[in-house]
Amino acid sequence: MKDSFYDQVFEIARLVPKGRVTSYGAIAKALGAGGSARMVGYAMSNAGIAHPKVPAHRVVNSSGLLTGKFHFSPPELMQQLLEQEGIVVENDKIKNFKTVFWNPLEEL
DNA sequence: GCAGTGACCTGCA
DNA sequence: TTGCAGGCCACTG
Repeated sequence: MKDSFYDQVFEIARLVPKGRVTSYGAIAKALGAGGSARMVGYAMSNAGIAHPKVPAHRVVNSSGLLTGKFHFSPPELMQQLLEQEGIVVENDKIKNFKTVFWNPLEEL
């Protein structure tokens, strides 16, 4: 399962610097998937069993909303990790999302 | 091999 | 401006 689409998504997610976040659509475009952002989210479902572990908490939707926070255990862990990295989270969504947003296309 | 599912995004009313 | 619906691709049963 190393050359799978999952590994590609994990690779981008792991490239996200500390204190920064990215969106599913951005990763999808970085992989050339385009509008297949759903696949990115689906791949993240395996982030919990991925090794090394993937900072899925740095990946949010295009609105900066922590949509996948309920997939964490506990769900509040996602916000905790984001705040721990200096990211401001308000109402399960990133406050200065555009400020902490990290574009993989610019790094790649 | 077929069908369903999924942590989304974009467009239109 | 807000809300709803459709579409996209890959993996599992």
